[in-house]
Amino acid sequence: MTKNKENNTEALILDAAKDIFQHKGMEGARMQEIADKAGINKAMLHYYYRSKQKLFEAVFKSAINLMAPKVVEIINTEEHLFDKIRNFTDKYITFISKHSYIPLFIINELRRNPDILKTSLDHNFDISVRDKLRSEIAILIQNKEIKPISAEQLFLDVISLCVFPIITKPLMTVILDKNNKQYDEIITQRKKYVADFIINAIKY
Amino acid sequence: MTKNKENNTEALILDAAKDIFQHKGMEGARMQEIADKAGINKAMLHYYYRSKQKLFEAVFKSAINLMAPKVVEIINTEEHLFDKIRNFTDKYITFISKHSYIPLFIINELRRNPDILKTSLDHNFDISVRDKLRSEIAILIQNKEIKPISAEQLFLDVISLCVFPIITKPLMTVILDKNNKQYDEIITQRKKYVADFIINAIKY
DNA sequence: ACTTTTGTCAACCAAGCGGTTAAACTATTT
DNA sequence: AAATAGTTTAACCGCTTGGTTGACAAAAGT
Repeated sequence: MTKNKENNTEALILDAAKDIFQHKGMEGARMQEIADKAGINKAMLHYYYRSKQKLFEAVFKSAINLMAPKVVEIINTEEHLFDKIRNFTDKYITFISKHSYIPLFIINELRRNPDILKTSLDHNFDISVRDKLRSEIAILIQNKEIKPISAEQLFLDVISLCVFPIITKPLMTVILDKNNKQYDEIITQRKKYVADFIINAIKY
Repeated sequence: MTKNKENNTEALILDAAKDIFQHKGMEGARMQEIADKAGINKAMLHYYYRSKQKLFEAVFKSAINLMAPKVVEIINTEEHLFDKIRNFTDKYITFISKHSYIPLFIINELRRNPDILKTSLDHNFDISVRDKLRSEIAILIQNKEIKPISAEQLFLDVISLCVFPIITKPLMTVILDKNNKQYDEIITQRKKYVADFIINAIKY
C-alpha cells in the first residue's frame, strides 16, 4: 500500500471529475470544483490530464463503457427472447437507477459533439450483436411466436421504456403528483411491469 | 409595420434566446451570442430581461407551455382510450420531431433546478386531468377491455415510447448503424407502430 | 417648442475562468 | 549523501464572462 501514490491521485481526480461532469455537464463543470472535490490542487488536474477537454473525454469514455456492455451482455445470452427481455428490463432498470445521471450525461454530450462516440466506444455493438438479435427475431416471427416487428423498433421500445422514466424523474414527479418515494416505487414496479408490457405487445 | 418597435426588439431577443438556450443550455449559452443572433446590442438583453437567469426563465417557461398543452389537449377529448393513444402518438411524435431540442432542454434544466417548474407551469396537469384519465382506465379495466394496469405506468409508457427515440437520435444512429435519413424513416414509422404496440400490450 | 421618457449603443468593469509557472517538497537512483 | 526525477503547491496570467454606465437619439407628452 506504499506505492502507486501517483496512480492514486490520478484516480482521485477521475472520480471527482465523474461526479462533477456527470451532474453539471462539460460547460457547467468548473476545474476548481473538481479539484476541491478531489481534495487536491487545481494544477494537478492539468498535470495528469492536460486540459479540461481531455479530462472530460476520460469521464465520457468511462461512462459509455460502463453502460454499453450491460446491453450487449444480455443480448448475447442464449435465452429465449422473452427471457432476455425479462432479464434485461429488470437488470437495466436496477442498474440505471443506481447511476441515474449517466444516461442524460451521455445523451447531452453526444448532442454537443456527435463524433465523440467514435473515439470512446471500445468495441461494443458490432455487426455480430446486431445480426444475432435480428435473426433471432426473424425466427420467432417465422414460428408465429411474435408479431412481425423490426428489431430496431423493438430495441428502441425496450431502451425507451427502461431509461426514460428514470431520467425524467424530476419532471414526472410533478406531472404525476408523486413524491420521491412514491416515484421510486413506480420505478421498482416497472422492473416487472415493462417486461410484461413488451411481451404482451409483441406475442401472438 | 412602423409601430411596435420596442415590442419587436423584445420578441427578437426572446426568439434568439430560445434558439441559443435550447441548443446549448443555460451554461453553454453566451449573452453575446444571443445578442448577435438577434442583431442587437448586448446591453439590450439586460434592458429587457435584467439578467441571464431571467431571460433563461422566460425561454424555459415558453418551452414548457408549448409542450404541456399538447398532452392535456388529447387526454381531454371524449374519444375512446385506444383512439386517444393513436391520436397522441401520431401527433406528439410529429410535433416533437419538429422541436427535437425542447424535451432534452426541459429535462436538463429541470434537473439543475427542480423547482423551476412550479413557477413556470401555467395551469396544466391539474387534478381533473389526472382523475379523468384514471377513471377512464378504471372503467375499461372493469369492462375487461384492457388488462389491469395503472394510469401512471401507461402514461410513462406512452411518453417514453414517443420522446426517447427522438432525443437519443445521435446515440441511436450509431448503435443501430443508420444514417440520418434512415433513422428519420424509423421515427416516421413509429407514429403508427407505437400506437399498435401499446394497444396490443394493454388490450385483453 | 421643450421637456421627459424610452430605446439603443460603444465602451467599460470586476469576477471568474482554464491554464501556466517556478519553486518546494518527496521519493528514487547513483 | 548527492543528484536526479517525479509530485505538489501558491501565485500568477490573459481572456472571456455577465453585467453596468453614460452619452445620445427618437418618441411621447405637455
